[in-house]
Amino acid sequence: MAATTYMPGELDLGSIGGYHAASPRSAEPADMKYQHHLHAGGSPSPGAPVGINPWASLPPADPWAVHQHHAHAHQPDIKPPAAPHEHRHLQSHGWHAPVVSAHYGAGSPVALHGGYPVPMHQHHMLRDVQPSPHPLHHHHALERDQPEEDTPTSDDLEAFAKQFKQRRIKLGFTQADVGLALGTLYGNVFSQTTICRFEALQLSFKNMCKLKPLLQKWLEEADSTTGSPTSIDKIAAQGRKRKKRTSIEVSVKGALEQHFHKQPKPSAQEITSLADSLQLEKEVVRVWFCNRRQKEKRMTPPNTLGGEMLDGMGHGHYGHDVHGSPPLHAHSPALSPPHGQHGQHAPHAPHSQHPQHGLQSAHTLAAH
DNA sequence: ATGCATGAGTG
DNA sequence: ACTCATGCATA
Repeated sequence: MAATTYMPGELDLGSIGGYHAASPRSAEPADMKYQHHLHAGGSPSPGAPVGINPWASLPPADPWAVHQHHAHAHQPDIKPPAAPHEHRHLQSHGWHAPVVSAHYGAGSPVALHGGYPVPMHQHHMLRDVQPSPHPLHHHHALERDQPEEDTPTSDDLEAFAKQFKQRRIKLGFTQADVGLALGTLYGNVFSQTTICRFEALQLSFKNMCKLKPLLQKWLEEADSTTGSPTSIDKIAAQGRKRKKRTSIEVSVKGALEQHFHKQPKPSAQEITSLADSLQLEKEVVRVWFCNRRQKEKRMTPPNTLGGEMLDGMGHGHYGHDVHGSPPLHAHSPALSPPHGQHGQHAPHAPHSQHPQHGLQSAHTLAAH
């Protein structure tokens, strides 16, 4: 088999398809059945041996087990109508390579805080405020956050992300905690995944800009409330019959990548034939390419190189990548296009690499 | 920390 | 059908 689809026994959240978009403000003890939520009022959930989802219920039947045309009539996520989308025109900053620092292994939910939130009243640490020519006449030595009106620069984001992560950890919060808190505090819930990606700068520039203010507010809250109970509620929201994650075999992945280099945007026809030859569902192949492209766009310039190369090539430059050498971790700092100039259709063959893990011999969850 | 997936918005 | 923002389920 080219790919395996896991069916962990059977789980179905669809049963409880009623997600109530809990009021952002009215802290109501909604059903707390989301993942591991925090414990006692406000206190971060340190030491909480989270790691298991309490709800591994069983579903009546897996709609995806068989080919069924989805006639989704259910509400997807709880996208709070909060700001459907403001007009944010971000400029196309050349996302500099944020000198990826080594690696922190603290992103996991579990983690380090051996006890609990250490109320450390450390004030703002380093916050390099960019040269904001503010005609304002009131800031003390350290003004906080950056101009909320200006578009942050890549450096700003990088610095903030870094700082955010550090403080978050010091305060004893997990990424999941933060995501949840944002929901109860401002109405926008985010998953651990998103927080993680934010910290790792693995989101698009635009997305980073959107999230930064939120996280910044949370940080201030958590900072001032150090120790005090913050409204911690959780808005349980689930109920989506999700297709089980398909695991694509390494060999197949290799083939897909090969095609990706040749044609990042295969036609439906090509996808079909490709899917056929690889024995994968067409949809799976299509999605694979979509995700692949997205990855290319992330502002994740993980140059795991010990040194830095901040000069040879500008930050906004990319596309110099030499495809064909996987062993190298030369990620191109792709950034969002200059907004509205061109959307899709790369004028020039976008051949880039994406050596995230160059050679991973195998990691098929399926096998064995 | 990431891979595959969903869905809203846009062409 | 694609892009984009997000996230469940996994590794």
